[in-house]
Amino acid sequence: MARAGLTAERVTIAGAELADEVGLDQVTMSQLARRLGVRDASLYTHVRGLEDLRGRIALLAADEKTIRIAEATSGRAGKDALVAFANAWREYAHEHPGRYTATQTPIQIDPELAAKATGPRRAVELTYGMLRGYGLAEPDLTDAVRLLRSTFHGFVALEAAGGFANERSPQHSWIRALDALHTLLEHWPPSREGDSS
Amino acid sequence: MARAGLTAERVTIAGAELADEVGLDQVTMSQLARRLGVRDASLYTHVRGLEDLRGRIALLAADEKTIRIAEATSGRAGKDALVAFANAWREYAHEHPGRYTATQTPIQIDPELAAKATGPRRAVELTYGMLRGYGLAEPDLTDAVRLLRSTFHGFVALEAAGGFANERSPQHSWIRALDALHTLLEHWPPSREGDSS
DNA sequence: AGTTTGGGCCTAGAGCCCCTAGGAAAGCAA
DNA sequence: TTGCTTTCCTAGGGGCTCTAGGCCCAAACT
Repeated sequence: MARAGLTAERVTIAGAELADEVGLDQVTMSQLARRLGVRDASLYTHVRGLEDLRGRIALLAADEKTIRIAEATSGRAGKDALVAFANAWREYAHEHPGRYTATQTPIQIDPELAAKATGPRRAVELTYGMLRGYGLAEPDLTDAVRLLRSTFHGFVALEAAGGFANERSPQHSWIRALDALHTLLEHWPPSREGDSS
Repeated sequence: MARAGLTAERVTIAGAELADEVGLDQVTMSQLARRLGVRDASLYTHVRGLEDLRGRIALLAADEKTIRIAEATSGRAGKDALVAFANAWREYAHEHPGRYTATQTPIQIDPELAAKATGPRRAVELTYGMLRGYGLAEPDLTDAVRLLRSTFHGFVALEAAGGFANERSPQHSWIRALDALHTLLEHWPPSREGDSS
């Protein structure tokens, strides 16, 4: 019997492709094995199981998305960087819906594997770097990063879930949202220390 | 054989409870049947299948969340209303993680059932109403509504996925995010018509 | 009261999925 | 060539979804 030449990485990539085509929760060991021309039991030599596979897809997606964003924002600053960052994020989610969904799941993964994953960490660093130009200091910086990530993620998630029923094009709302976030970052409200409302 | 007295509504509620306890994707027909003291095949009298059950849970959650928000914002205006709205949203997500996840799935449901679901529609109306005080006009109003919903949803989604690794408490970031959104709504940037950047 | 009818719940079973155990053969090293 | 490692295989257990068909309870009708 000729060998299929599989490896954990190849299995993960095939899983990611399948996820983008049919949706992450339709990705099944059997179906993936079928696509790879192999019996399903054979996959377990490369991947610990379905849960592990999903974790690997999530890590792959995080890395890819981070690289996209890094390339898009490289050499830019201010609003340019903000728009490039946000568009790279959204475009990745549109192009790879299955991979993107994988990034939303609480990551419970092999620690040795997680150590190799530079994606998530670098993504956060990139966001901080992008905000450097707005002159925010901690803890406002962290708050701003979280606000941006929430908005970006929330927008594409709602968009994917069909949450924008109004006839106005999401693209318009997206551009306006970026305008709004930019002006917000420029006029970040001072924190009222001691106010516990 | 004594009857269990099931109905579509009771099955849905039990499914929602199960989802909150073990996670939406762990909700299975068999497990739900077990909890209800019934054979799994018996559930199909009340619910078309797993997909249908999830849709019903999503609708239930949307209704409940809408009611929560309506109660919280009733009689409030301006920033008071914004904060009450957002907190009600987030608290519902915290208290009912399984139900909340259900609302994120693209709704593909029995049209007759969807017609009975006033939740989603009213939620949007509530959001528009809350923004009335900020003096925005269409299409800015729709854009602002989408921005708010994106941020609220994105924040709780990232929070649930363990996306906030920094040691700063999410609660602090949340409060600051609401501050920021409030000032943003007060200084909503004018749209530059004809600008196609 | 007896009978009919509708519907809730059942058993049986097909088909798919995840995963483990153990065997065979391909590729690599000595 | 011989032996070792690793990939892939077959076999099989157990869980899940969903359909088909039957039984029996309860309300409605005569």
